[in-house]
Amino acid sequence: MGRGKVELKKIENPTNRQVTFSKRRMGLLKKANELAILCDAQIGVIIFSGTGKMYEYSSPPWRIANTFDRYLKAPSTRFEEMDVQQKIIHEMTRMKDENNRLRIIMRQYMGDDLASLTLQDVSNLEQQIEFSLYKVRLRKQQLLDQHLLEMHHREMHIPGEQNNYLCHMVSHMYKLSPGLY
Amino acid sequence: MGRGKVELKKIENPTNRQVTFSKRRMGLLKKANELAILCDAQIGVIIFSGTGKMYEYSSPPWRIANTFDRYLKAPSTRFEEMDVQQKIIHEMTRMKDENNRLRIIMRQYMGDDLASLTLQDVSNLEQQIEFSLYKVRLRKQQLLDQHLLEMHHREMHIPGEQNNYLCHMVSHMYKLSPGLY
DNA sequence: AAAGCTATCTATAAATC
DNA sequence: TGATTTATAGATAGCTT
Repeated sequence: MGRGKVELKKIENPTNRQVTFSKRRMGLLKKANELAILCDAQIGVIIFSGTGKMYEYSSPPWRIANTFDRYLKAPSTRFEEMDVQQKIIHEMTRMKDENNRLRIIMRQYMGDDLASLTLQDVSNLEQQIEFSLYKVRLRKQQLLDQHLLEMHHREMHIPGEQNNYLCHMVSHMYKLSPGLY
Repeated sequence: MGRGKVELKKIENPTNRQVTFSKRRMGLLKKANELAILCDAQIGVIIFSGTGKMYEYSSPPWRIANTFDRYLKAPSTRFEEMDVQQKIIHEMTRMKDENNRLRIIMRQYMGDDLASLTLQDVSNLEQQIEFSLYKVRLRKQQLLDQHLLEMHHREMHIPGEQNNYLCHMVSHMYKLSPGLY
């Protein structure tokens, strides 16, 4: 929108970023309000700016807390039936532990917090990640092939541009992974 | 937008309402994502349709819980007013959700369950994993250097085997990463 | 209920004040 | 800096299939 296309990445210039934040924040909240009213939906939006300031919207006439309460309760178990407090404490502890465990694994998988690992561990990790990368690239190639095929079919119906689809494809790929070229 | 201006009131025709809901919901989430990325903000959006179905967005790379944590901790919310049991329920639910979320992310990070990701998502994932791999290899090299140094020092005290430590090292490295040689 | 298609309306980036 | 204007990209209402 506006005088030029904007690529989807953090705006580096702080002034521009602040101006855009202000405009788009207003736009987002307006859209949320329209959607809530037009379609009779309940909506909650929370925005924290980079500097930590909070902005929120909740569809009238409910308070935002209600929306979030529903969110918190939506995928959860019914605790009404639970009577033993001990049970709760036990379950919480278990979940907390599992959570921490997952976080640690996750961080190591992302290449952080490797200090406690032995050479053997790091090596195993490396191989696992190599395999992940292999699978992800496989999937990416599938999607690219699919995309290419679609564009090719589209081009078939637009004579005169038959030689351009590869250019489009390449430029698209470049936008997705500029670092690769 | 579209072929005619719409006044800001509930769309009475259920079919039109549903279609508009679907379109605008997507639009809203897209805008939220753009704002989060362009302006480096943390954003959470929850939408309940009139029929009670829930949709949500949280600023990348994942974890709506984070945004809501900050909301709940923000000064002067209803959280303070809740009784202890309520707080426990909230906390348990939050942990459970976070747990599920971590598992999903983990699986995607390991290159499984990629079917739901777009080309863009897969591309981002690929770059993240590449970076992880880079960090892990960096750490591995550190450990190898360290190991090498230790062996070298040891050799200094055992004359007669001075020319063998490199052979040991190479064979050790080979055992760790046979694929590399 | 799902997709695709434009004419049109809206949001907003950049320019200007 | 902040408000206002303008040109353009983007969103979408009403259709069609």
